[in-house]
Amino acid sequence: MSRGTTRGETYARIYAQIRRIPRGRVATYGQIARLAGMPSHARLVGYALHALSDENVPWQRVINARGEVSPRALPGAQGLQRRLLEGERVVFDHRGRVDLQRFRWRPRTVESRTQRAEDSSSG
DNA sequence: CCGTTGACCATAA
DNA sequence: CTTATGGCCAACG
Repeated sequence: MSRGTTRGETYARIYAQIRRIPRGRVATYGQIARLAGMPSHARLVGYALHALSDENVPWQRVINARGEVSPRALPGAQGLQRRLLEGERVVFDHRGRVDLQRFRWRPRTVESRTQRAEDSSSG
């Protein structure tokens, strides 16, 4: 045990977060990494998804920080991902981008309560 | 144990 | 908008 990680534990951890993404929402690689407790390891999320096979993971809901479906080696994979998302009511621009402000998954966190919405709003 | 591969992100110029 | 750079880890042969 050179490392405290069991084989596949890290990936499983990432998959677990992706499974939390509700239908019709998307998350970024960095976001998943953060939720999995590995900030700055956005790439690792991509690696985990690359290694994905028969897991019951909604991989299509993970896109890059630009709101685009990340380019992949396999042709057609991007189109597939897009179609799967559109099937969930996710809308793409004419540029092939998703409005993250609108479709980004925002898990409720006890720490994130309040924040904005406090100020502004004349009411 | 080493080298290679791989679906990223933020910042600077 | 593009180009370049630093960050950083797991799985496989």
